[in-house]
Amino acid sequence: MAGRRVTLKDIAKQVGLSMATVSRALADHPDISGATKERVRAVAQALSYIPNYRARYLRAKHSRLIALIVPEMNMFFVPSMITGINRVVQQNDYSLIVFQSDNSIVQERRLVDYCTHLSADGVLLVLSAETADLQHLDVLHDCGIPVVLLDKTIETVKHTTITIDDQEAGREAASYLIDHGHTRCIGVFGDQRQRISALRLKGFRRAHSDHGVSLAETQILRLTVIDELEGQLDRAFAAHPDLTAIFAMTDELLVHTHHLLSRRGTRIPDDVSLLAISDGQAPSFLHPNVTHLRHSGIEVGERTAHILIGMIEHNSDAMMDVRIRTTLVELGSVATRTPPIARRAKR
Amino acid sequence: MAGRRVTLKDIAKQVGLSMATVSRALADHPDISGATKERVRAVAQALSYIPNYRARYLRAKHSRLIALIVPEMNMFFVPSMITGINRVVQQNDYSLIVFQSDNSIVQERRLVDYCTHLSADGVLLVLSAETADLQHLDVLHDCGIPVVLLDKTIETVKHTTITIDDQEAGREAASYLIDHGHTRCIGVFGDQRQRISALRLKGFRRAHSDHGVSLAETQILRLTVIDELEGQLDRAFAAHPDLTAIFAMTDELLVHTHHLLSRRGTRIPDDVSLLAISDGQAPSFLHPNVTHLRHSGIEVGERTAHILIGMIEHNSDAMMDVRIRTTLVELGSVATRTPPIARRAKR
DNA sequence: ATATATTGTGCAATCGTTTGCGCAAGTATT
DNA sequence: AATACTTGCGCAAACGATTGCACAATATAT
Repeated sequence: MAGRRVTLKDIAKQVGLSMATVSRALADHPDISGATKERVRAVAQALSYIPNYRARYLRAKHSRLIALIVPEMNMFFVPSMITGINRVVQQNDYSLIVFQSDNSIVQERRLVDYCTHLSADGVLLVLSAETADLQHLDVLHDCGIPVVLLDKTIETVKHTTITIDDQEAGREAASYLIDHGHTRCIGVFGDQRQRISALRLKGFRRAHSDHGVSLAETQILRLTVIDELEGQLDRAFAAHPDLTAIFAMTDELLVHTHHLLSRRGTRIPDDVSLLAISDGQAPSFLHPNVTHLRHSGIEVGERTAHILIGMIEHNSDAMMDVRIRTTLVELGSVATRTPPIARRAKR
Repeated sequence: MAGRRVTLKDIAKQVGLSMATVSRALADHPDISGATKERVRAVAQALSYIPNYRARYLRAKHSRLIALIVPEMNMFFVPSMITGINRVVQQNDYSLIVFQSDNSIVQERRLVDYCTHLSADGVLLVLSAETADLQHLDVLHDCGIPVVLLDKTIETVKHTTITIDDQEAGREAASYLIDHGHTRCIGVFGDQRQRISALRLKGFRRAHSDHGVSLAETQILRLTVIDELEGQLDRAFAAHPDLTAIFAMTDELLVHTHHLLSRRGTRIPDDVSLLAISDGQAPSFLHPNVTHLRHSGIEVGERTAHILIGMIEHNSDAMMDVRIRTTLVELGSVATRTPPIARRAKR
């Protein structure tokens, strides 16, 4: 089937010029006369010529390919992040290649290697849960391929990273709840091997101590898989009959927490207030709408892509560490409580 | 920075052999002696040689690149579809390039053209909402690049398509509700220019007429944007005080419908039953869990990728039309009603 | 009319790999 | 000892485009 693609040579034959001239004519090179350019363009059009990018880039030493490696495609953050990345990537005439590491360091290593084979011009990397060090990225550096780590990262001094200001978001969340009179909160956190979880928890803790509010270990839920949520939540309710608010660290934790609360007949916010860190989609279709610290996946994606493309095009390897702040979006899921002592005083 | 990449020539110089021999040694060609292979491999290893795929594929006339064009990254179907596609694509040593058309035919056209420039080996296409004909795909055919249309398509006789069996799913949904005594249902459908919406509605209608149940036009909600849902739902409730069930055509419509029902204090399934077509994620975190006709995005993705790769590798352009059946998953959102007449008879 | 500048084009090398073919040794067959 | 295979390797062309340089033809200046 595939009728051989038409090449420069075909055009050259057709117009009776050399490939060099045709190439320059198509590139609108000043050396070529207007008349010739016209003829060449007409023939190229007629033959519906399509340049072979691989051949072109073989000389040019770049591929205009940017690779993105994500651990998994959850339904929350990743899609909007990809949307943002893609927007910028397409605007700058790059293409985005997407890989999934399935949260496996072995896969991640393999994919990073693969990026070198592809001659990707740059790599965007959301670390797998298993990734504990960054040695496997050295090969990229050796090849002169810039990398930007985003969202889920680990401590690094060598690589540019872009993340939500996780600790600050965790701190603000707890502060907000405490300011609204919630002195007994449950925090629902993800896998503590992930820096993102550790930082959000750290901020959550910090706010409690800053406000002089005690925080028992049993108020902190650490999930490695979502299925543990129900059991842990039940235990927390049992251990803390006085709890008035729950904080969910991510959208996924939020929707499942919300579901479990609905199931046990807990009313939001009458019985328990609910607060999350979210990109705002889930909060809008839960009832009541959930107050959250909003981060935009699209913004993260866009900024990351901009930075990577900057690194590619200016050949810079200055390392930076961008932290994106969340913004508070107040909806209906947090009630104001009069703290017990004040309440007693009133009556 | 980018220290020039090490090439075959470097290895050849190092071991004192020709590039041809080195190439063959690395490819484990039988013509090359074991000893030589060893030496070459050692040096390649030492120099951390990485083959240049662009150069290789320039000769080989393929790219091992598969392009996927989606109208947008919603949080529901698309991510799981990509997961499925990616799995198969990676297993077969292809890479997936992802593009977003933003539901614009202009963009879609541009991206399709771009696929030819990239020399993609195959294209996976979820049509934009604006796409009314498929002429812009001719260029792919001319280049011998196979295309598979999936999920959102339009009528075509020339292209292989893979879709949910939309009409059947719509039919089963209505049947299920009617069988459970719901003779006054509201159907929430998407943009009717989309074949997927039209077919699901067609099936929904068919079931009603097959069961001899009347279906007023006011029972059918057709949304072009999600914001219209609230108003239309209110009107439907007003027009049909006897309504007992709502069917949501997609996950997105489901979560928003669910939210609005919660907000107006409608209890599910006590006041109104709820049924959806879904990939099963949203139903699991809504309360109560929503009975749905399940389609697996992953399965759609995997099957599609398999078919495309088959077309690529067997150079076949036999056209087919795969329709994937949904399976009923019964959860807690549909109550059984005794139909009015029977009820009256009982009392 | 000669020297110089300008304009438009082609030659050939290059990017990094693969591969058909040829050729020189060494080995096996008569 | 001559012939016929086998083994192991290199030469060079090819993939499709780009580009430095040379060069012919024309235009301009002397």
